[in-house]
Amino acid sequence: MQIEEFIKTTISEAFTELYGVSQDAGMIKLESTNPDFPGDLTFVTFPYLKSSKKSPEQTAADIGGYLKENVEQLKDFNVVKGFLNLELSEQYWLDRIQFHQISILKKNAGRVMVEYSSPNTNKPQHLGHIRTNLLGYSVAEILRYTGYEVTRVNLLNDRGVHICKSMLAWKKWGHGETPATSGVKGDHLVGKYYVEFDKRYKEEISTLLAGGMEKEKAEREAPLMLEAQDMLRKWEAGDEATMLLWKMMNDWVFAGFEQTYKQLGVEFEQMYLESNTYLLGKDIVEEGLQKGVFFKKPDGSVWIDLTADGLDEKLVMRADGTSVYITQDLGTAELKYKDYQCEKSIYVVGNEQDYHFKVLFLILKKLGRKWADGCYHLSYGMVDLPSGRMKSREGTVVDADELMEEMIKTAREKTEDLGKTEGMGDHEKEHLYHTLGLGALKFFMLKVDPQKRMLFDPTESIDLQGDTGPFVQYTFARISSILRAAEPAELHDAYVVDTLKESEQDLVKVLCDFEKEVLKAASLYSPAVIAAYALQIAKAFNRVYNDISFLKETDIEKRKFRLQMAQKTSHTIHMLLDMLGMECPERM
RNA sequence: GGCCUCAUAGUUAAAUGGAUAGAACGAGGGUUUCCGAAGCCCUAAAUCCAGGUUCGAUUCCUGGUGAGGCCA
Repeated sequence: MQIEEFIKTTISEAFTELYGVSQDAGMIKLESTNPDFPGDLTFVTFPYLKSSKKSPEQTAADIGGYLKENVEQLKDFNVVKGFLNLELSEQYWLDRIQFHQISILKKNAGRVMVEYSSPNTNKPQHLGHIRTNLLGYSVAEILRYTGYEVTRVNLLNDRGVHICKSMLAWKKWGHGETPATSGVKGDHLVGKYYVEFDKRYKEEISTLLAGGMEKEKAEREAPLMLEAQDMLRKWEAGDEATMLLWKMMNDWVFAGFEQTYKQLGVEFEQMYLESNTYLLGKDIVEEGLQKGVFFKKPDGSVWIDLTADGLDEKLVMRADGTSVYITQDLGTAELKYKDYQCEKSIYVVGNEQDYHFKVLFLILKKLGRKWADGCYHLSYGMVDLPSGRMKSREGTVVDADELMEEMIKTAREKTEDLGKTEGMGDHEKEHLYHTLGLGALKFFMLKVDPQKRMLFDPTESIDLQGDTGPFVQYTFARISSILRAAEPAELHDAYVVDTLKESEQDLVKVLCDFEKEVLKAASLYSPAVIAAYALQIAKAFNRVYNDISFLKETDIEKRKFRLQMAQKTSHTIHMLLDMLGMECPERM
């Protein structure tokens, strides 16, 4: 980092010295050199030809010459077309790696809230939830590593007509079965009745259609639908029997979710329940009307006109005084800020809600909430199956619990095939299969840019070879086995080394990017950056491993350097996998 | 109908406007008397189409095509 600043300043001097033109050092850009060319940093001269009034090659050569005179750490430079490639000395890199500290990057960066997961309590979680769970958890970890105080929040959608559907179906056809009597996990049991409702409801519609009723009317007036809506009214009125049923079934689901979260390894500091927050936001509507931000239509409904901002008119309260989603979300946003005063608030929610959040944040801003600027929608793409979008009512979903089990099973089979677990206890082995299976799943999902849609083929299990979680974990285990065989002193004592092999130099350079990459991931809220960086390190290390010896090296100075470099690699991988919510196996 | 995303080898997927588009899986070939072969090395294979801006476009702009989504 510092060397770059120094070079930029020196380039700025060069312009003054050589061409008599002032060039602000802050405006000068340095890029990392394309791996195909020798060098570490590259200065592109094309944009500066007007200042130098020379050809690209000549400009690059002039500046390269000046830098070589004035920058001690610069070993050499070369010019290809208009690209000035700067090669830093080996000593520079040796110093960098020796004093390279891997730790939390800043202190007291501020407070940030990360909301993620946010499931409905009428069915078990599926592949799509896995993506938000992993993304939210990982982004929170990345921000924690960069020095933020993070509060992770889950907003559970535990009320509404969809919840009543499961309740009604259970009441009608459940014969009182419970998770305990059926042996079925609570969220799956409730989900079963949600599907059951839908099946029977469709049958009713077919009957009505056969009787000559129009489709829309049939969907609206099917007896089961009317009954579910009646149940919602009873719930809203606080009817005792309905509340008891609701409470019981929700508790089943919560217990099931807890198990899923535990298996997946995600956590929350705070749960908000929509049953507590769904009435919030009405006072904000009142406030908006008084401030003239909202307006009332003749029928009594309340709207905001966002056409000047390139959006539409948006309904914020219905004519009958009931809320819409955005009303609740306004209220909940206010509540979250009151509770935690976070200057940043990240919502990890699917990209189908892009418009919703654009509107939400804009309204908050127009209402004068200064913290609205810190609100950010981390929008992620849907997870598609080869058959198209997942629809839980149609049963075309990949269940989260089943998928995790499947991954663990695959990891078990693969590990047993390789037969490297001799001497491990059963408990240790099971833990390892979990580490590897979940590691593969997490890495698979997190290495993709969050905003991109991703395709998941359930018939092809996730790879354990190539650019995968287990590949990075394998590298960690490999280093661990080297370090186990090393003497403790070798890992701490000072060393004297003056030359490096090319593969070693590459590894050192990659390790030195730690700070840069983590800050980039934090600013983009992208675990994919961390995953790509972890892969880069693992590859660089494996190349070194293939190229040189660690334990068989007889030159004691080289041996110390190599072992300590391995240790730094291991620490770095550990921190990166932490940020992805993955564990590091000592053996595998 | 209005608006928003996305489009890269057979598949999955990288590239702050920079150099010969970088990988992985799959395919083909090689590699283990020697620190862990879930590794390493080699080969074949890609920027949806047409314009524009630029010294330079996968990247930015316009139009089209295709996929997905949101709002009524």
